[in-house]
Amino acid sequence: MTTQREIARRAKTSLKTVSRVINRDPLVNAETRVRIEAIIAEIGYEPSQAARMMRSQRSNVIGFLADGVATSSSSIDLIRGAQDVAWERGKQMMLFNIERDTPSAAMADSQLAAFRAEAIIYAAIFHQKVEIPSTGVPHVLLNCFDRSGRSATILPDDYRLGFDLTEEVIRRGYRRPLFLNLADSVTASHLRAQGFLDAARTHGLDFSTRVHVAAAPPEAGQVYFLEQLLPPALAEPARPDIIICGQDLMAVPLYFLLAERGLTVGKDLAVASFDNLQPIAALLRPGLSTMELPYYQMGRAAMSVAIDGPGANPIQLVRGSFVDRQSM
Amino acid sequence: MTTQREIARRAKTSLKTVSRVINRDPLVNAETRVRIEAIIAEIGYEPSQAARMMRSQRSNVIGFLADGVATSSSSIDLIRGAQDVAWERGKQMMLFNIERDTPSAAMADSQLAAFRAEAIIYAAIFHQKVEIPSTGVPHVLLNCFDRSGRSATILPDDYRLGFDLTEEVIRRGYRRPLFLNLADSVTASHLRAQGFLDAARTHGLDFSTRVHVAAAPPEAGQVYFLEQLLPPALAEPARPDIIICGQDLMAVPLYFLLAERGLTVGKDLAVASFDNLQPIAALLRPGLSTMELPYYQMGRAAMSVAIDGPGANPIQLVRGSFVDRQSM
DNA sequence: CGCAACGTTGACAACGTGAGACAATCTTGC
DNA sequence: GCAAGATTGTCTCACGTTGTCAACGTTGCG
Repeated sequence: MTTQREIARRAKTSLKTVSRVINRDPLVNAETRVRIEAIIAEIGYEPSQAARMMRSQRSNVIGFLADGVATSSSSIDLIRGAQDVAWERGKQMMLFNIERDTPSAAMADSQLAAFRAEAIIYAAIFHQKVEIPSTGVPHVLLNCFDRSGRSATILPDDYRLGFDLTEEVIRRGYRRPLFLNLADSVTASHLRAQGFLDAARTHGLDFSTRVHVAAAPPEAGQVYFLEQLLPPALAEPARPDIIICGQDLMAVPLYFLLAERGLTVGKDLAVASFDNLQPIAALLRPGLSTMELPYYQMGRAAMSVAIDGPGANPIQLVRGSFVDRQSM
Repeated sequence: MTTQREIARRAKTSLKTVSRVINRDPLVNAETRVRIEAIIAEIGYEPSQAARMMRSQRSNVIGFLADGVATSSSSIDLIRGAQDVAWERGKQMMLFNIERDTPSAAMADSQLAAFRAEAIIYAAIFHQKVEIPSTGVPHVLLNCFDRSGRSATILPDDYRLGFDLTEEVIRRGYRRPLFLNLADSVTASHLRAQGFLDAARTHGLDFSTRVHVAAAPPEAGQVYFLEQLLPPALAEPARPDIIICGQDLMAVPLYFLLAERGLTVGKDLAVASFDNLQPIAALLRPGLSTMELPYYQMGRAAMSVAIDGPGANPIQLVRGSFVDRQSM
């Protein structure tokens, strides 16, 4: 591999001058600089990160641990956001797909230690509580939080997500929602349900009987209890006028179940949801109206915090926005 | 950061002995080794990769460029497979999500150059042709191929995918398939269609009028021409008895369209497809019977080739398998 | 002319690791 | 008591880069 020594030899100059050119030191004659830059471009030289790390005692490496990203388009946006900021700031982002409590997590940790990572972003696939081993490396928790509450944390504001969607639902005149929530063990479930109830109360409505758990815990895969919950609800005299799904995936079997019963989504019955999961939400007919989180921005925020440290408030809550399609 | 010198100080031994322990030199007393290893474990020391790279003149880094992974569960398996092999072989895999011909690709390339990557795996999201700049670093093409045909390449055997699925279709007695293929510009389309036709011919059947392009090019997103193609086909006297989708995503609008027409998938009309896209294929009702590719194994194979170099045959074709659900 | 000031360049050391050469020390067996 | 072997230690170098500091050549001023 070529080194600065080789460049110096070709440019008939010293090692140090080459180094100065590479590091944009202004103390270099313009002519010399041009000559050396031409040679660098010609042979496609890149300074060795390994040597730079050695010399500077800084790795400029930020780790990104993506826990259980499978089947999630949102995590890609988290990663893209973080990656973009890392590049803008001249950092190296090292990305690992891991699964918690498996060897993959341990391997990633030791690799990041070996590279002397300056910070680690830990991204979970859904809003949840995690245990962060207290190493010397600062962690940024993305889409998850730990017991201590001391780590920098970036979380979706699931309470507001539920609140805002419910406000929209009420604003459009729906009064008999049925909220098919995710499993109890999922943190987002509680928060959204709370937002759902509070939004109703704000408008003088009581939705407290209208929340049901309709999904198995995420460990079980995509298991929904629609067959048990829906038929009785639809048989009631005051049939729900809108069904709110805990996540967009749930809308898929829901759409089929409603179709079987001859109910047209968006006409006989509205459907709303959470996630804006690509490409499903847009692919359903009618398109699924759903709450979207700014995952790209969350990824950017996480990397910024990883580089600069948390500000005064270590926990950032992120608002979502409503994506209006035809299901509601 | 701790160094081997610090370990030596604590263990009241010399730097050299610590080095021997870490590098598994047998010339070390078992007792000493245990003592030093205990200290290493206690303070969580990891040898500095930067220094190792410097010293050994080997980076042990393999790059993985994932081009356009968004919304694809299959790419996660490619990555997992490659990652696992890298770990088994003591290599560092550096993963970048890029988009071809954008700054992200250039940034990833220069980072890999800076780390002196020993090989680069280039993974595309669907079977396609790419241009690999001829640098000094060996490339492994995963799910794509280049003009020269000289790079090591791991490709799905889309011809066999089409052939095998069609054989299964024929074996089950279907004789009026309608193949709603992907866009012409997608390499897999041609190959699968060829397999489809050849399988039919093998059984003395002629399906040459039964292939139609039903999707816009992938750049356009998920755009399907079902509304234009299906109604006339369904109105024919000899209505298709099975519809083969170019990809599982296409089955989503297809299911809805058939439901609208009162046709029950799996009873009135069968559906088959390609991809086994998670979680959609399993979530549809009835579950979608579809051809699956061993993405995890393909990722493993790519990393093996990246580390060991290609064998005699640089191009590996990978067979898929049929996942039987209830749609057919 | 002598000297200081300045712009430019170069010599050198150090970062952490690993390896070779070889010496020093301790243990064991005879 | 001595040789042989096992174990540990000392010393040195190299990897590529960059900060410190010194040296160089040129210019301008007194």
